[in-house]
Amino acid sequence: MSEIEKSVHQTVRDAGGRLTVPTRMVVHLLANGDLHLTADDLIAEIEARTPGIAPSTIYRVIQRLTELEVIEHVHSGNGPAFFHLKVHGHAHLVCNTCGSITDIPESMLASLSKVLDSTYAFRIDPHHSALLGTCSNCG
Amino acid sequence: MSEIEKSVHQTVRDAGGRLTVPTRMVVHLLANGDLHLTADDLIAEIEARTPGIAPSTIYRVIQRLTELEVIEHVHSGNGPAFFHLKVHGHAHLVCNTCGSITDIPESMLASLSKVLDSTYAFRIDPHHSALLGTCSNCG
DNA sequence: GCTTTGATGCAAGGCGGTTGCAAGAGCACT
DNA sequence: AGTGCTCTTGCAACCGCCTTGCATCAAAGC
Repeated sequence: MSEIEKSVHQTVRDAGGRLTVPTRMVVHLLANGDLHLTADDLIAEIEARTPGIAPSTIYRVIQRLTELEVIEHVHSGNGPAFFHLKVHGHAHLVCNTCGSITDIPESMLASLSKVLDSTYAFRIDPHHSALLGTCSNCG
Repeated sequence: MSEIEKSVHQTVRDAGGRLTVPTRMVVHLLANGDLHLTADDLIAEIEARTPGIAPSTIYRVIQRLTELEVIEHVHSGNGPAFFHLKVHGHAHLVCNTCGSITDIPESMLASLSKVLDSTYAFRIDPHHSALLGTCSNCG
């Protein structure tokens, strides 16, 4: 088990939460698998490994981990949100045509962020919504 | 009736579309009322003025006007999308806390847009998704 | 191992749309 | 004004993505 998983487990315990099977599986998948999984991806992966876990349970695990600020969700236009561990924090580009996700360093948004803060006193949360557009393959 | 409305009417006709009552109402509201209306806002406004028009009709009007590139929708995180006439094109800041919408000139995204294009060959569509964050009142 | 309390499974419900179909109504043409 | 073609509408059912109420279960502390 990775250090990241251990630290997440500790966070859950510290908050009075319990390390149940569904919680461990969600954390494991987000720490070791594809870093951009939708709720449906998680549900399918978990059903494949351990059948019988209810979708609503996985949604609730996601909710709890989000409240604990362990994971965060990213809105990507029409489709479902996707999730990743907060330690992997970065901004995202999502292609409207093929749906591909590109990670970009947060630093790329630094100057825009500064301008918006000084002009409108608005502080953007660059993780929370992807930037939509057209990727190189679909251009 | 404003020049903008007339020009939209012409666009609809030129495409073989018909200027029905629901279509005229949607265009009128977006040209003269609040410039950031959700589908529900439009449904409620139209129901108040002319009862009996089906919600699905309004969704279909919105679809058609979007295909004609007369209006565009903006995703704003968890909530519903909102719409505006394309002639009023600009980017948007949406507050996660209070939901307020702030218009910003597209030019503010020019340098980010250039960097993303040259680094990732990704062309962002700054209208299609709002930038989420926290506004001055909720900070 | 017992108890406490958080977590789960199930099924129903909700929001934000979308869609199939038969009936209705613009618009062009006469 | 009437005719007819085709686009548009209303209705109701449906869909994707979640959320919630409730009775049951099980993790963690004792």
